[in-house]
Amino acid sequence: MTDSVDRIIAQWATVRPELDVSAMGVLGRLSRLTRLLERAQSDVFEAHGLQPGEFDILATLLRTDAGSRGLTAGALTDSAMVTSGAITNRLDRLVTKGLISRETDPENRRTVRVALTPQGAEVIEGALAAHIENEERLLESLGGDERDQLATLLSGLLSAHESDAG
Amino acid sequence: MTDSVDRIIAQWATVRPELDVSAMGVLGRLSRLTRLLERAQSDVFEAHGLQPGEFDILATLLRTDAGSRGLTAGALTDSAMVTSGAITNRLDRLVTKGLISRETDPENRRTVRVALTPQGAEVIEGALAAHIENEERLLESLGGDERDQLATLLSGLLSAHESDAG
DNA sequence: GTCAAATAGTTCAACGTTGAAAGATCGAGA
DNA sequence: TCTCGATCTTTCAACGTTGAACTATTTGAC
Repeated sequence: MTDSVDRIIAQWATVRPELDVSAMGVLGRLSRLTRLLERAQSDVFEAHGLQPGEFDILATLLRTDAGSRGLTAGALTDSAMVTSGAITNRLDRLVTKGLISRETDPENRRTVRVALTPQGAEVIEGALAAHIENEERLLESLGGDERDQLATLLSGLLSAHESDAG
Repeated sequence: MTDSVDRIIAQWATVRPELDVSAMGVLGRLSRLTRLLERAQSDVFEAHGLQPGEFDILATLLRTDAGSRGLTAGALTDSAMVTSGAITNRLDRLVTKGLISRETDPENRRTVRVALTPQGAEVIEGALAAHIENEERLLESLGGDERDQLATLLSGLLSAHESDAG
């Protein structure tokens, strides 16, 4: 089986045989695969009226807001890998949609506490179920062992890069 | 070694133990890893005065424009995984920078032929060398066997998804 | 108790991409 | 030759993110 990255590497071998482009075998595939897979995931979010970033916020709240005290915007920024400005933007949209509440914390009025509304909880439960189903479908070409191997290898690489900067 | 995706999966296990979120072990890591790695790659492009999309165009020209007849904008669109509008935009910037030429093809005046200028060739040669070095560095935590395994597993998944839609 | 530094969140212009519409050209069939 | 559909590229408004500046609040040192 051959993919687009095989072709790209073969082209480099023809034009610049002296270069060692083997790292592209990993990095090029990561990049292209992620683009394809994220698009496929967006379709599911969209079907539930959400953008990827909005899903991310709601899922984080569902996952981590055990006591329903709400999460701060800063906590959401940390877990989302985007800037604080992007989080403000996402929160604005989710408030407008009625899916989250946002209130300044009386104990520390610099911070804001964000929580799911009942409607938000309902939306994320449905979207999450569909998302998980879709994720299974996107990986259906892999055998169980392959999935585990892939997860393990990716974890090693991710750990190495996360320890660089948090 | 534990990474951010381990923590996310553990949170789901606590809050929604009935859900099988194991696919996130692959998909969550792909997404986060790609974001980290693409940022690290951007730094190198920026050091050479290029944006990632611009580097992509120049590298594609260097790799595939063997006879220097130029590539059409459509060919660049196909290989770049972005819309034609985005390609037009990138080409505009590269023309302004003097790194490519863009001329309508006299044999088919609907199409446009894009080629590296001497200056563009010089820039991409330098940027490419630095990029390849950087790619090696980004993968240095992997052993040779691991790299090969990872490339093979990613290739299988990528092939499956590319055959869906080109 | 004051005040400077640190922390938290928001604002805003700039940027690249998308998606759809429009413009230009070509090709094939009548 | 004409014409209609297909092909190729550009245009443009909308969108989400970035990065930096800014406001508000809290903390800690003196």
